[in-house]
Amino acid sequence: MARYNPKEAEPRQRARWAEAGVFRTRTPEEAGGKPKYYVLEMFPYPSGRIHVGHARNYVMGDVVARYKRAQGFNVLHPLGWDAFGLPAENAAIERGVHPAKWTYENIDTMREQLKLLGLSIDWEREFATCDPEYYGKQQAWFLELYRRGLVYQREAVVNWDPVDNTVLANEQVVDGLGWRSGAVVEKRKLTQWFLRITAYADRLLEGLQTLDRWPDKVRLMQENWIGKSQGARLEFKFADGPLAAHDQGVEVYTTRPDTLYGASFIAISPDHPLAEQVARASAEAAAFIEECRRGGTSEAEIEAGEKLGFFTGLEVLHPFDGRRLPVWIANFVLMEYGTGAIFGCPAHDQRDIEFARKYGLPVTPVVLPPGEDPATFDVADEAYVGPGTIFHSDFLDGLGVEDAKAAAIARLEAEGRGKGTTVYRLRDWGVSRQRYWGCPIPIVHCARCGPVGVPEDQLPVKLPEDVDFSRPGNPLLHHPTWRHVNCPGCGGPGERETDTLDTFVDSFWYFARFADPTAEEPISRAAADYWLAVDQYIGGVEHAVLHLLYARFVTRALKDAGKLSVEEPFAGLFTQGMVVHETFRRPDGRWLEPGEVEARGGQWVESATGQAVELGGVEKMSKSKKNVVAPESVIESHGVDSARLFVLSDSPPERDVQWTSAGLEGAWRFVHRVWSEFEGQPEGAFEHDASDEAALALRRATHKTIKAVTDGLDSFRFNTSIARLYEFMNALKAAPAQGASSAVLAARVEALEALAKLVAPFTPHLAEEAWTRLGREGMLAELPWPAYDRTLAADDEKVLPVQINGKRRAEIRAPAGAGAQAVESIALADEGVTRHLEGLTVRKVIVVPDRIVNIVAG
RNA sequence: GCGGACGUGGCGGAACUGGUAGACGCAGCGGACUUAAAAUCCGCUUCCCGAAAGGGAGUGUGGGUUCGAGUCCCACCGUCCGCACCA
Repeated sequence: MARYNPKEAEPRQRARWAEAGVFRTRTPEEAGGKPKYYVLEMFPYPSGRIHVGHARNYVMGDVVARYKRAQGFNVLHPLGWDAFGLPAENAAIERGVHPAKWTYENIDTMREQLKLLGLSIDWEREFATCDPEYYGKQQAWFLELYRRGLVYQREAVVNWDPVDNTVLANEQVVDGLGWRSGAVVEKRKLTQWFLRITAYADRLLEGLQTLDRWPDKVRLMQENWIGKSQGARLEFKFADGPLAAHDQGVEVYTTRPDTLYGASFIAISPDHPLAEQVARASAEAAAFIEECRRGGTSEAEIEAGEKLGFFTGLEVLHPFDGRRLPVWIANFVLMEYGTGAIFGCPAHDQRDIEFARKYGLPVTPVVLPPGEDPATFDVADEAYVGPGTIFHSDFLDGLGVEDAKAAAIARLEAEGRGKGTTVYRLRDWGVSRQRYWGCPIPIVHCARCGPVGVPEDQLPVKLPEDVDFSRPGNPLLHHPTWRHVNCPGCGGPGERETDTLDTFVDSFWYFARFADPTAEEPISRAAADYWLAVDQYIGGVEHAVLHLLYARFVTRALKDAGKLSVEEPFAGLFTQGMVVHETFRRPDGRWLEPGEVEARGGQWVESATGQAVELGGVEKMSKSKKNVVAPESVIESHGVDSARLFVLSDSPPERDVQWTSAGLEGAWRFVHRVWSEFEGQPEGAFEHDASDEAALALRRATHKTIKAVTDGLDSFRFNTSIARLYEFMNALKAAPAQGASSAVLAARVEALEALAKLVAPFTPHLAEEAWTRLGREGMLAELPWPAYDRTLAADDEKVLPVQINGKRRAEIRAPAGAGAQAVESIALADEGVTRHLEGLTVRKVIVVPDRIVNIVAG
């Protein structure tokens, strides 16, 4: 018997699909009345080559796309390239290759690799974000948001990466280190461009409620990220001095206005304007602020969490009782949140009590926990943050915490000293980057007109190609001519903005561009109205906040600008797990590739030397640990269908899967078993016969499998769908074949047709080969999904376990749907049951129809 | 510290809304085929006692609810993820 030969079959099937153009997206007109379905995987960064870890993401999308197409949807399944970014520039610096050349060559390589996976992608819609055609459209909508006040410029303290020579967003700083370079991040003040996402904080929060096909985890992460909190702003006036004479004060934000009478100090951020003012007069204060800025973000320091303060010598007055409170500069107060100033209530805030104990400030409890005696209750080193009754607080005495908050706010508002407000943790995103390989910000700076947007007819603002990477810093700034242009406003001398957009911006809208990647406007309204929202978006959970939140923001902003109709870009989201793999390390610390080691006598050794190697742990595939597996090598040995099947079968899709050659072998065995099952099919017409038991059993297995696989695909449980297919194969092999009755042969043909169609989303090449082998015309890629017969998918007889006092003692057979009475009599008559009931009295019989019988006896 | 998820055989993992725990795969063991090996095919495989029939235990630990708990409730232990001095 011939072996299945994927090396020969797989390219043949891909050629058939390409020739027939089955994966070209159909226009709404061509699609007739078919409903649309948009499947999208987060697009790749063209870093060089793909490995099987990348492949899992695209294979999952492909399974969905093929399944939905078979179900009669008009499917859009495109792919593009997130092509701007630092690695291209680093390659330019290190190897002297132009970023564009490096990027497009990588794209060519990776496109060919991806095509080997047999993905049902419409390659006609492919684009790269570094195509001027794409980023020019991005500049157009960027200017639209600028006109609408959602893009603005301001001076800001930024995170400066001294190795990559660029600004990083807070989100790109991990434990005080640059997320790419790993360098210690410094603070610098620069004029930056920002996206005003904070204007949409509330709408983004509310919108989460509508995303019922998103993982709860991701919605929760976004909710926390937006960080809405209710509280009050209020002002503490200076007690004396020149500031008091000008009726000045310190504005603070609090979520606990109920504890105002417990206030014992005011703390301001080292970055607060008042702190800077104090520092101008006091070298000591200046030194303290300097110390705060230097320290800060490293994990160890925050863990230690030492509270540091500096008394400014200033005092303010309590708004209600007029007490004098000292103003301190404190290292734990953040300028970016609230007003950059707080009032300290040590008894009811843990940070405040640590601060108060350290500097000897008073501690006055004002919230009495339930059951405590007001005369004796006190706080030691642990603040009380629970519920209780307000005391020591004049007009608030006796109120609960929530009522006291409302009463305090009401009085502040009545006296014009403050007001209730909502504060968000979410901050605007700084999008300026001092790099070459990114989308130029389409602004010209003019001494007379200020920043002016480049007129639409002059877009795109293209990157110059002749750039010099031999100097550190931004090549656009060093370019001899590029930035010198006339002001579009007054015609006078102007200068281009030399910052480029953070590459995250490129991915904020690409899904909308796919609706019509050649449209004149950035987003074709008609095409987007048809295709958006994305029905199923698939990608890694690492994008749970940044990319997914900003894409939601930009979608809303563009909707408000009349460019789109949808509010939410991604109706369904699935966050898939990675492919992890064992790592191997020599005693000298050098990592070894999987191909360089082998198991000998239960011990891993380096093949070349026979030297023992250590296992370095199962980790995400990465070049640095050399545990990547190239798709080509797998395709060469087992074919791509085996690889697709394995990465989907061995773990649930949302969890990581460990790549093992044994697992791949298992998948390959299945591929081969399926193929050989289609060998030598009997010719002729056969008829179903319900009285033929063997035939009926096979038909039941077929229809049950169709149902189970369909349900699994609908709920993203690919691993269980595949398990059911394995089971079905076992049943099929066990069923009679040679010399069987006409009814069995009819059931067999039905089973094989279903099998070919059911495996098609997972192992599409194999499925087409099988279909042809069965003597069928056409391609499965164009054929409908199989339907199941409800009656055949359900059993007509059930096997029910019988428990006696909760222990399983026997099994009985009963017709499906039999009533409790009938089942009870069958059970009580069963010999296996009566044997265990000897000497006992039946007290109670519980029958769950079609499920279980439990007899309580004693 | 705050928020969340999860603990099931040697391993990856199944188990619908509380109803036969361990589907399916991997590894392992036994057998067939073969001069032999690979490949393939068939069988066994949670643990303990037993030749078997059968019995007992069992889903991180301890309690609880229930005729019945992997699933629900309480407490604890452990692992992973997110945020992190957010007032």
